[in-house]
Amino acid sequence: MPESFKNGIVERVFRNFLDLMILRLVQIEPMWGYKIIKHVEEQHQIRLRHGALYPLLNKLEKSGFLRSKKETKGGRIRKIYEITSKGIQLAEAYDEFLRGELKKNESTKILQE
Amino acid sequence: MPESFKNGIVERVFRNFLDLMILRLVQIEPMWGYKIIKHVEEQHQIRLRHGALYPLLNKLEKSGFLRSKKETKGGRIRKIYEITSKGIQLAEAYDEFLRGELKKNESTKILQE
DNA sequence: TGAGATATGTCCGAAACAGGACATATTGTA
DNA sequence: TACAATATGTCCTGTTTCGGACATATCTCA
Repeated sequence: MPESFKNGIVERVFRNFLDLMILRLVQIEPMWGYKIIKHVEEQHQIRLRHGALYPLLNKLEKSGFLRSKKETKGGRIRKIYEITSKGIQLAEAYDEFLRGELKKNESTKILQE
Repeated sequence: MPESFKNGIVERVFRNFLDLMILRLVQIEPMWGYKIIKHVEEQHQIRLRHGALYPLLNKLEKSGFLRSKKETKGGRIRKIYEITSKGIQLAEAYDEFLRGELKKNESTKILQE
């Protein structure tokens, strides 16, 4: 039961915060769309639809959260995305919120023990 | 700029994870719907519509994540919600995910420094 | 040569969702 | 006595979103 909860949560986070998940992923290691899909599939057992991902990547680049450079690997074109300083700011804001939320619950747990 | 990012994120979290936000709030201190609205307004400057909250509270109770007891305070009926053990399990799963996500980015920051 | 993998892109219809309106009842205060 | 606050509830409608389909191109391996 507790494990199934976790799967559902991971799915929800990727559905609703896909942009932030991508920013954090790309912050750790610059990547192209196809690799992001495979990476998320492996790491979280979650199917990302490319029909949702590619438009989002383009949107994030237009908004200045990501920048891309094209690389040709054996005839195939890859658009490798990097996080920008604006993107880092957004990711940081998210982290700050998460840290704050966790802190709240840590103190609750101490009270309940 | 960085502050406005944070407001947007808090809003998004409350929109998409309202159930989990409620579970955590009620875990810290049992509350009734109206108080939850006022509390979130004060703490986060976010308007929660009761038309979304009350059906959700009922749904969370039906699903066994919350339990309620009725209290009459000066003629007005309050349904005070408490978290159940199942609710705690769900909140824990969420926390676990958040901790994992934060850990990932902590190591990235060290690499970038 | 044909299938599967790599790689990126658009588009449409159905389903989910949010915000505001509708609804009711009590209490306190101007 | 009428309005604001407390308190809980449903419902409809317009918008947003999502999954799947459509589209294209290259490479590798059987």
